[in-house]
Amino acid sequence: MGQLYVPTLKETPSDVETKSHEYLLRGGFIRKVAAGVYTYLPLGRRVLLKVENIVREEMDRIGAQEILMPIIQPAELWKRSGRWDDYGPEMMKLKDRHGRDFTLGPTHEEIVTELVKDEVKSYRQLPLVVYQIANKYRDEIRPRFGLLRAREFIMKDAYSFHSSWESLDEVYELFKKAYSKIMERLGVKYTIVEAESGAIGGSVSHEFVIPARIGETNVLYCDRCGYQASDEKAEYRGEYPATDEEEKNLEKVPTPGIRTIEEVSNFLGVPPSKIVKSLLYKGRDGYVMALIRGDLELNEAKLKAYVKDQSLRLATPEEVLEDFGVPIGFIGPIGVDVRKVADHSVRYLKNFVVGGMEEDTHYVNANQPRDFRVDEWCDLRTVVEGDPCPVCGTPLKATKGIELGHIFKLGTKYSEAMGAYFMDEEGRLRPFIMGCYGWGVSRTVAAVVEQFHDEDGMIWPLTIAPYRVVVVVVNVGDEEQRTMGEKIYRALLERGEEVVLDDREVSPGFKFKDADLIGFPVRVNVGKSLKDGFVELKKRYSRDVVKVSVRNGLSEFFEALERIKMEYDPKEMLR
RNA sequence: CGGGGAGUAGCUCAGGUGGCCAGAGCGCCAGAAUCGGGAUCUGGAGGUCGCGGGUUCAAGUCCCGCCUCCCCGACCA
Repeated sequence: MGQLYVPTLKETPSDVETKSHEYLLRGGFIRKVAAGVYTYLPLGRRVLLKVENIVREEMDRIGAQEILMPIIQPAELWKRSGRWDDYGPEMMKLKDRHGRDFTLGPTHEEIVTELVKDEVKSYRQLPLVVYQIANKYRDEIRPRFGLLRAREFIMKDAYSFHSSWESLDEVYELFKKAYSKIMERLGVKYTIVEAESGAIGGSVSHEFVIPARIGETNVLYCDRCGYQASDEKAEYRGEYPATDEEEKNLEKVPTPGIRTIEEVSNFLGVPPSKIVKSLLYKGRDGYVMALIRGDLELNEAKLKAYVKDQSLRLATPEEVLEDFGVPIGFIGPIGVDVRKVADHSVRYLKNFVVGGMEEDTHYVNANQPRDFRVDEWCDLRTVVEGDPCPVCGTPLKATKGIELGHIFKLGTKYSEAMGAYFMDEEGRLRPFIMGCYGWGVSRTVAAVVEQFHDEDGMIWPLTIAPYRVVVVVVNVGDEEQRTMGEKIYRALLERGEEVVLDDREVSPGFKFKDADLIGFPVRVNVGKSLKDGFVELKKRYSRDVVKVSVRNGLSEFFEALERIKMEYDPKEMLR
């Protein structure tokens, strides 16, 4: 271990926020180069490679074929798919010496579609599934939490091409199984949730999430029927009963300086549930007004998905003032000529309050369709803990998690945009039906630490531990200990074990602390009990020490080690 | 991008009202003694005080500009 490049840190760097970040840094696995950009040191690299290999094996097993696509991608392809603007600010863009635009690939749908388009011409060649494990670049608004949200990261991305939806469904299921298998091999606790497809596009989507306090995916789940969905996707299917309240006369009232729902509610003495929130969004095709009951939260992801425009964003106060002549806070649906999309919660509301479309005024007793027309009705409501499960009606529960895998049924979005067609049985040209499947490889490293650690450091599962065994020579001044340590080390190496020998001339405590921080699953202490012919074996997460005799050779030791490895399961410590 | 904070030794940080203030602990190097939970002692190396400009006899310290990093909000593997 003296030779190993593992610069461990006793003190916590000041800018870490999460345990995985702290321990990976302190344990000498990674070092930061810039915000969201890291170097992997030998231990980090080893873990990364192990995760990669698990993912690779499971991909190969379902017939996906590994390829490698370029990181640098010409803008032209992205303009053709329409995502140069949609993905826009998140892309790391650059120009070559001739001034041509390029991007460091945030994902590879464009490249792969372009590739297959030129090579695959017949339904006979389908389905085709390819994948790669490569660096991805996303200029995140705010990189955070070390490897969990980096700007340069390693992802496995797979793409499938089909001649029929049935074939896509089959492959989609294969990926679902493969991803579950990866989770199982990592030995982590995980859940599969229904998800929104976001900027990738497409219809059906699932996320593979591991629960964690610092997770950024909010998961809603039902104890009773097993429904699980991300908060971006979770549907609201509750009832909005009609009332027999009579429609009163529309009235414009002065509301000086009263802008927020809360202020309006207090000022007019009306509950938030009788106010309709009007939000102006700006997208590719101009303005969209979204309407929802005042006591509910609008789910932007649902709105984007509904209008099929990922570039949609809330209009700025300046834009609203300029284009509508009204400060935000007073905008409303009456007398405004924009596309209006309303949440179902607005449907049977009677005599509600909306903005007056004039500074310092609101309308009271508004009613639709009498006073304004809603163009489309849909579900825009953010589902929260306690809302009814859309499947069985039981109140939902909420938790947070880290998204490791995300699979999508894309359909023909990219193939149509990129003009990628094949010829079917009847000799007709048809666009490929596609699926895409991502797995955050570098994020997995951090997520596993997030799930398995204690106050002393990381606790690696055997499957991805940088080394499985550390042999600690407690007192290197003791000739006998040193000799036995080396003997055991060499014997383990010969048996193909991934092992390191810690014979550094530092105090025993120092070596124990390092071993715990790094999280070797099994520690072998060659210490004072060697006098009586024993060495000790210890699982990282357990206090128990097993003494085995090495007086008559190492066979007893090997047996004990195998037994410990069989039993080893960091999930034991999760309770 | 908006709001808040920070850049001084490899790491964690002190000094900040201008001048005998270039500092501590840890780490590193040499040595001593020691060896079951980051021990101890002695000696030593190590800094463009983020960068650029300005004010001043004198600037980590005051002023201006810039850069980087971190935290809180909208994005995603």
